[in-house]
Amino acid sequence: MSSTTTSRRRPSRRGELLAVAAQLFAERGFANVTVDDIGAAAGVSGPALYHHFDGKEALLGEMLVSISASLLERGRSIVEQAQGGPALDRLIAMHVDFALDDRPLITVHFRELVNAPDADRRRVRDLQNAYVEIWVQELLNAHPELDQQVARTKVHAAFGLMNSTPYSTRVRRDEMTTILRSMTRAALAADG
Amino acid sequence: MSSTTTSRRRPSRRGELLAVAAQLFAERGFANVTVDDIGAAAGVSGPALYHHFDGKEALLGEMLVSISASLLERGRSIVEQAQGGPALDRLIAMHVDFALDDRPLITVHFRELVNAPDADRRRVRDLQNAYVEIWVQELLNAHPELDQQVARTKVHAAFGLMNSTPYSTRVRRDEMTTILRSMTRAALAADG
DNA sequence: TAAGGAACTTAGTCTCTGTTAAGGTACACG
DNA sequence: CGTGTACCTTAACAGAGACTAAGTTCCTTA
Repeated sequence: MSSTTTSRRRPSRRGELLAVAAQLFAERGFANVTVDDIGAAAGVSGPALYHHFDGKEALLGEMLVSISASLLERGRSIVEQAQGGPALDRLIAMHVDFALDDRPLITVHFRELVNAPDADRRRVRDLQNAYVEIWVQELLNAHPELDQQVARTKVHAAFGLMNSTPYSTRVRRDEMTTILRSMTRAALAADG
Repeated sequence: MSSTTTSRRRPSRRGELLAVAAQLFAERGFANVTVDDIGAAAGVSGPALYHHFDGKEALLGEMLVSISASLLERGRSIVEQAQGGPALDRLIAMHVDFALDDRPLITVHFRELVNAPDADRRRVRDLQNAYVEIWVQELLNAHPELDQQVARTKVHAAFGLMNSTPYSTRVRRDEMTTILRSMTRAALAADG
């Protein structure tokens, strides 16, 4: 019985639903997207969603948890690879790439969290906090004179900066990368 | 017999509704706040809202338009007062103050726009664009070597930075002011 | 003081939409 | 083959909540 619940034959329908839902939520907002919309965009019909998720909110919840978990994982991996050396620049590069690769996810992530089930929301907050702490540690390494709360505030501000990608669509991607990286570095290095 | 504050002119019921709605929307999200919730928070009962607004969405729309208009007005006033001189620092100071004074409004402003009526949403976009252009002009004055699209991107990123205030609540307000101002200045001055 | 009306109340109504019910079809597997 | 199971369909249900209707109070004003 090696047939795990995660079907190996069909890897796509579930992921397809998550993908199209992210797109739709980003465009119209969670409340303005019906389950029929999601189904139609994935080539199935409304209630088919319930064969893959507990419901519309659960789908959103899973989406948000998965983003947060992925971000945290990448952050940890970077710090690990740096082996105690400075990793802030790499964190910045990674987060900027993420923000440019997945603009719809960014949008949904900080707009629709209020609509996720309580349990998922708490989980997302925990993951986000862990991710923030990674950044705070690295920022404190680079600037030991900083107070911890101040460092946390600066990290949040840096996230706001990098996550502004959905609002700028008219600049080439590589140029966006350069701009956002240098702005973030400068902002974090500012003497506050 | 409770002689309310409505002794002579009615100063506030309408504004009261806008204020409590902003608070509730920021906390729970537009879709998770009922008309009865808004009424109750304002000391009246649900449908009373319809004596002041065309509906729940219209209330949200008016709220967002009013924020955007107020921001634009303040921006224009600053540039006017500067009389051609550099005004970027004043814009930064103003926007940071706004972001710290009205965190609920900030939250609602960039989270619930998708839920506003089409006409209001377009109006908000126009006002936002005008506000952005003020900043772009000032940024180009300070850094004439910048490409216009790049400048626009940097302005959006700066907004993201300053608008991160809802996520940081554990630092004294005056310290927040200092941090956000210096970060924004540094980010906008970064060579990108 | 009577009229008018603004502001509010309670008691519905009605639509939207998430969710469930009750099957169908294809394919793996004994 | 038959049988179970995963996946999907359409049809119906049910609840929530935005909005309307109709009546009340009270202030303003002539």
